[in-house]
Amino acid sequence: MPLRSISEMRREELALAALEVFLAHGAEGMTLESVAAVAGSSKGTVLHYYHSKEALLDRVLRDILRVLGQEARAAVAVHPGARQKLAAQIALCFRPELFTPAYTQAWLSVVAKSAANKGLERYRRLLARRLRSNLRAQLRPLVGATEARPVAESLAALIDGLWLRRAVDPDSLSPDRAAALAQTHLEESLAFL
Amino acid sequence: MPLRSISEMRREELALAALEVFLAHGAEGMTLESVAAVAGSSKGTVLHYYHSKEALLDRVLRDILRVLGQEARAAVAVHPGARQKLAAQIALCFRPELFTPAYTQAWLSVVAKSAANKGLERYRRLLARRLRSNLRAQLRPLVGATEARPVAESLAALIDGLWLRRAVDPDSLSPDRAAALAQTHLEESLAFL
DNA sequence: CAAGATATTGACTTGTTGGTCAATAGTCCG
DNA sequence: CGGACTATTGACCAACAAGTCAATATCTTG
Repeated sequence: MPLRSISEMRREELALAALEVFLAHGAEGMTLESVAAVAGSSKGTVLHYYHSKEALLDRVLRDILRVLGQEARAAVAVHPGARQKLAAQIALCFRPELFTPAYTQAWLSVVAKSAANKGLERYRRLLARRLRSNLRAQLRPLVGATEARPVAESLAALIDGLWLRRAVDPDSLSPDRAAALAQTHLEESLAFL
Repeated sequence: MPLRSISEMRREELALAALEVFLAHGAEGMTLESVAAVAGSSKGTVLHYYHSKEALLDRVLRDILRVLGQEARAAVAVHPGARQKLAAQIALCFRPELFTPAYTQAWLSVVAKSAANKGLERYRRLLARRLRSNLRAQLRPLVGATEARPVAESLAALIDGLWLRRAVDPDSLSPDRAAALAQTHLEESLAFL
């Protein structure tokens, strides 16, 4: 079925255009018109391939989360000890390709809109849970089960706060500086026990 | 001029209704219609007293910031040493009347929309600057000028992250627990130097 | 080639929101 | 009382965005 394949390619193209618009303008700014414009198409065509804006946004978020998950597994797998895995996990959050105004602002738009949108809420929760449980898993061998939870929560909240600041005032916080603040917090938490 | 006073009272009423809607539904959800409904009035009347939605939101945010500023000064003034002032500053951020779903969600809506709105951006910046500079001022005598900055930034980011989590998943984080996490972070930072 | 399936488009509808405006009602003071 | 000022309202408009749909174009395949 060659038609199937052609239509699949079109879907990919549109998903790529949607990703671009999403990163540039957030979940709300991603209008069907603007996606169509970027794809060199029309709103009607976009809706031909994705039966609703929600479906399109779903595709975009699913793609992002999939890639992020791959990178997280890869980054953690390389390092041997729990302490190094933890550092890698944190470093991933502040990689210069990820800790950008585009990504952090898009993330913030999802977080803010998630209260009013079941679909967005699902992705927000998924991302948050994934980060916290990864941190906790690597922390357990280092600080024990009872201490792993509060430390992971504190660290996750700090990371969120740094992402928020990057979204809102990008020039005031470089990836390096943000990563250093997070790593320092981890060190202090570990040293304190 | 009795009319002057009557119209002033009406403005107050409308501002109060706007505050209520703002806390319930955020900056975006605060539509002129809903404010009018709460005030038992009509959209036309709202626009008679505030020439635009922006002006009304401005009033609401100004009121909130004014009260917050008063409480901050009062809370800090009571305590003698820098360490206690610092603790009071943090405690204020997590007071049960303030660290509510309503306030945190409204705050989040302002933060998220501030990228696209000059007026909101001003208030967001004001609030963030105030918190950071207060923290830094109390930290300086404790850790020195060079260390005060990173510690204050880390603490401010953590507080933002906790506010965000409370906004997005209120049941998973009580005021007490959030305050404890923040105080612990401060203690660890101070102990580490 | 021809028929049927698929792709694409743009006009249209619907719903929401901020804002304008003229008409009406009410109030104050000379 | 009556004129001037103020308050209030609802109808109306413009802008925007999602989604529908029928018409048209294109393509695949027997």
